[in-house]
Amino acid sequence: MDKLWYLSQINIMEELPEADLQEIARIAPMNRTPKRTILFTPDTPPQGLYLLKKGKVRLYKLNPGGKQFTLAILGDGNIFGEVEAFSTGSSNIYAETLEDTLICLLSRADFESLVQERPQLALKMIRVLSERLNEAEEMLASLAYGSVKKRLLHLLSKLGQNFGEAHGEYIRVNVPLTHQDMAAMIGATRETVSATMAELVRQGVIRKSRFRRRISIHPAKIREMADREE
DNA sequence: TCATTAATGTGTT
DNA sequence: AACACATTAATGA
Repeated sequence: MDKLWYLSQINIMEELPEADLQEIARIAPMNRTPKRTILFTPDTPPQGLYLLKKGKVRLYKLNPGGKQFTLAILGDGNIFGEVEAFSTGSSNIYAETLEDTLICLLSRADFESLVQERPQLALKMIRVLSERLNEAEEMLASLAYGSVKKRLLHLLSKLGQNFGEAHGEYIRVNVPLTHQDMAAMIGATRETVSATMAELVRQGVIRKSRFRRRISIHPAKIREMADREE
């Protein structure tokens, strides 16, 4: 695919003039990264701004007990990297690809001069980071009250909103997460997630594709059930 | 395709 | 929720 097209798909870049996109394409080549690759850790911090052209990346932290806490799952057109220091106040963050991805790495210097050229980029960036902060807050709120079932329903509905693809009555969730991954995201055990998922399948709220751990959700049923749950 | 590893299902404590 | 164990799915040679 065309490099410029991908750049224009990046949220904060979408309205940049062609000339700027070409300049970025020149200095920050497109990189193919396999799934389950760790992009950076607190020990090897990000060296600039990552432009996620295609694919999915999970940002997470480790709690004192060594368990992972997922901050966000990012899809096509998002940005991450050094900017996380703004939104979270720290850079003790891990990033790993969830699937094969196309990524550009823009150095800090290049990014800073770009922002000086185009101050409106900074505004767009604030918008993107605010959205992400909102999502994280919602996740925290849901973690604080409901049962495992409610938390799982909330997670599934969120994933459907962000990464869903209409498929008849159902929405296919295009994120390759294992039950273990989901358990870590909602603070439950793997076994409970497995059992709850099986229950949701029986109740017709979700359906499993026989292909690579993809699931489909029934949005109306999910919302209805989430409201009914404690 | 087949062997190996990873993920999931389930009963028990 | 944690553990043990059986079953099934994915991976890659």
